[in-house]
Amino acid sequence: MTGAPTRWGRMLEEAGIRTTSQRLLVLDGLGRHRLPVSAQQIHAELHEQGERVGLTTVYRTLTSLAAAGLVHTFTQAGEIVYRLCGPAKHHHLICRSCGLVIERVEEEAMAGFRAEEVYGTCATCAGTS
Amino acid sequence: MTGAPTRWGRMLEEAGIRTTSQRLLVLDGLGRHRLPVSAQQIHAELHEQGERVGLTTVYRTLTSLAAAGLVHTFTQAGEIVYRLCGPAKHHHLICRSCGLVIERVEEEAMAGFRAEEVYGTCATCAGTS
DNA sequence: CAATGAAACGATAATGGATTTCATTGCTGT
DNA sequence: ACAGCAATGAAATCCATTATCGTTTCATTG
Ligand SMILES: [Zn+2]
Ligand SMILES: [Zn+2]
Ligand SMILES: [Zn+2]
Ligand SMILES: [Zn+2]
Repeated sequence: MTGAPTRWGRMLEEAGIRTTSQRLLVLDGLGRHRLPVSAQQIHAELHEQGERVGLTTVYRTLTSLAAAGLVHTFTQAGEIVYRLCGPAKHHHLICRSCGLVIERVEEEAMAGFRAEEVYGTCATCAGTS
Repeated sequence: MTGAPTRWGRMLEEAGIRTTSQRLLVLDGLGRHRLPVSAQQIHAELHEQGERVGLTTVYRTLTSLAAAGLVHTFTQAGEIVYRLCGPAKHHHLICRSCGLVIERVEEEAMAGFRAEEVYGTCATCAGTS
């Protein structure tokens, strides 16, 4: 794991997570998606791609990435999905219909309530009624 | 199941759901909570109370109540929770910390996004930081 | 009041996502 | 090279939810 200070490697390093080939693969898998994805999906894609990473390791990696704040997690149809988000502090608008996630930087307070995740319908999907 | 046109009985009738003793018990269990509760919790409480309602029936009842729009469902810690809500069209502010649910009637649109459920931190819990 | 059939019930089994266990493997520093 | 510790992954387990399927309830009909 020495040499090439790749984007993912730097990310892990800064988060205090030791770099391993499996973790790089998981990050790589995550990075290919704009929409949040499940651990199982990441695992399946890596497998298709010929990479052998245990499902357990995928779960563990995603959990520690989430704990470090590098990825954010949501719940969709009863399962946990993960998304590689930007570094700026933000909250989320998540479309229940198409899965789109919008990162929102502006503080959003309604009735003293601090919003963290807003589930609803995006403008596009609302038009498609 | 004849006679007494109770609050729950009327509710079921209006929703086109046949009234049964089990369904009344489930509604009664729900009605005792302001915070959303899980099917298992309802079932456990009914059991403690000496009532014998099958867990399957509790699940089925809650599902049909939700389909009829009488109860709204949320996800907390990986499980589905149910809440008897008011009749007015509304969306929800749900505190991740204390579970409080605020019914919001005002239309809330941010960037063309129609909010349905807003998860975050309520004013009280935000103060307790 | 007995017969009938549809709907509801509920014990049990099955499902499926997520976590735990534990033996093995691979770094890391001496 | 070696000890110590972290990481891995197959298998076992957990746990909420759903599916199965035989039984029960209940409104209707004759
Ligand atoms: Zn995010
Ligand atoms: Zn959408
Ligand atoms: Zn509601
Ligand atoms: Zn709160």
